[in-house]
Amino acid sequence: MFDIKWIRANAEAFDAAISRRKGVSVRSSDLLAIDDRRREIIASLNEAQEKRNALSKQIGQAKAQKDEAKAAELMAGVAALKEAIPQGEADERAVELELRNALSVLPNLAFEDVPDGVDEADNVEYFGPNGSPATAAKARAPKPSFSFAPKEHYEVGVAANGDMDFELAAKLSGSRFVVLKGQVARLERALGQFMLDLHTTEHGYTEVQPPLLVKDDALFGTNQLPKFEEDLFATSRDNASTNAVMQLTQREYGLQLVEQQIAKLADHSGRNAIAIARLNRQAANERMAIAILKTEIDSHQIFEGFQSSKLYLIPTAEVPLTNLVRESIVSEEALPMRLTALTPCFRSEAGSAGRDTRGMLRQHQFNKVEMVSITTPETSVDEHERMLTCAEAVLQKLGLHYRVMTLCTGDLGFGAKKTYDLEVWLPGQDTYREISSVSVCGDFQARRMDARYRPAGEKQAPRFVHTLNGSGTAVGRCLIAVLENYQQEDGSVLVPEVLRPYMGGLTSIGGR
RNA sequence: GGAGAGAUGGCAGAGUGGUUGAAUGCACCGCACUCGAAAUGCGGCAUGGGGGCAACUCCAUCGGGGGUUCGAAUCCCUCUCUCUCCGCCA
Repeated sequence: MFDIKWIRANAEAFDAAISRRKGVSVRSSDLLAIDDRRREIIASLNEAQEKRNALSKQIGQAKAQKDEAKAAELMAGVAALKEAIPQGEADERAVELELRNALSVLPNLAFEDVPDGVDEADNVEYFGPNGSPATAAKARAPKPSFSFAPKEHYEVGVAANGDMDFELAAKLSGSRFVVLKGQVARLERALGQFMLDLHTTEHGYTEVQPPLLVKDDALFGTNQLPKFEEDLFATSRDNASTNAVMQLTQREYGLQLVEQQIAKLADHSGRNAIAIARLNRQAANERMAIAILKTEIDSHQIFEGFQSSKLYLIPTAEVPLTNLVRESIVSEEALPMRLTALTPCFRSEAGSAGRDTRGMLRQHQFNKVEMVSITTPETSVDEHERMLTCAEAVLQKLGLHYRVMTLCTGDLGFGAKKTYDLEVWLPGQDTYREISSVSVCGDFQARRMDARYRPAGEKQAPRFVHTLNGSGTAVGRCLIAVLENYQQEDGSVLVPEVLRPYMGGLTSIGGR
């Protein structure tokens, strides 16, 4: 979310930067026109309020002096404002909402060093601030070589034997779910525990167990709302409210059926008179019930209650972790605040029908270890590099080959100023696939959440914090990577060294 | 689920219709005293927004929203959250 004052002061820079973002046609002049109207409305409202306050004060003084005549005269004088002020307040609310709506759908501005481009094909490989292909190759595991044709993860013996069961999951939940069992389930758990332990003990992150269901406000803070609601799973906790809305649709459908029945019987009227009378009574009852429900809903309370009781399943722990500082002012000493969590993530994957349908690459539910940093504006860029190395450490310790890409402007996420993707090598697919994404958002989310910090030392006004988030890493996809990279010809899978303590010392799973 | 109590500045805590943006204490910052510190004294100390080059000034905000009133922290309605008791429960 942008600061309209900043846009006003930097209109040209804003236009130049926002035009780099894909599919955005808004320019500063559109927004400043709304803001001009807003300021006019505020100015005239303030004037009216000032007048009212002054007169009210005089009324108070007159009453104190028992001068009722003068008080009555003054009260008549203020009567004219009785309409202007509520109207002005309503206008102010409306125009402020208009401005907020216009601003809230604008994506963040990319840093200047983010490459221009239209899609992922224009992403640029990155080797660290002072890195090169040579230094990267030294730190990372090489691409593994196989004496046989490596299989995709779901074909590897240990998974194909039923311990990774998509058909079973489909019975319970439909497509894009999986049931893991036995040693595959344990390996997935081991990966999550390993990552969490690594970040908490070596990287200075604080472990958090956040709520998995969150309100719309939280999702607005981290940019999922209002633009990306179709990617989320939603639920509701308030039966009284949802019932009214759901009952209404049910009863309307019921009424429709009854009316169809009546129409049908009416064709051969005569002998159906009794049945029709009965159906008419039924229809009348339905209409009555519908009218009552509509009154309840129209009274607004129910519908608003329905809205506010709606809870969303988190698509990533970024949402609850980042929102931990929402609507608060933290002291500078508390920064950088580094938070991590291992949570399930839920994504509806709307619009990705047909993509990655085989295997567990793209699921409605998966586990992920997330890292979030809350920093000062001065340190967020360095923190971004640091967070990248924390994510890389996971893959390095697991001995997985990967590359790092700087996302181009066309591939950059809504709230990010710059993003690095970690792409792990999948020999079964013979390609690199995203396993982590590390983004710096500047104060974009902080404005949406109203999250600030108080600078240390001299008394200064609070400033917005900067936020960063990154996966460290997606556990489900990491499981895929381990299965594909450590597979053996006999269908067993070697357990990477660092996971063995979490696997009861096992060096291999799925062997005979 | 039932009954009751409550929500005020960084914290504690006054304040039931009139110059209260809000007493007092603590914390914090500046100055004085001191070799330094403590103690003490004096002063300062909310957030957002409008106007102004600036000094400054105006408006809004006492959990959120709505209402009564010339005027609301204070009265009414409503929502949310917290606490106490009862019931149910992993």
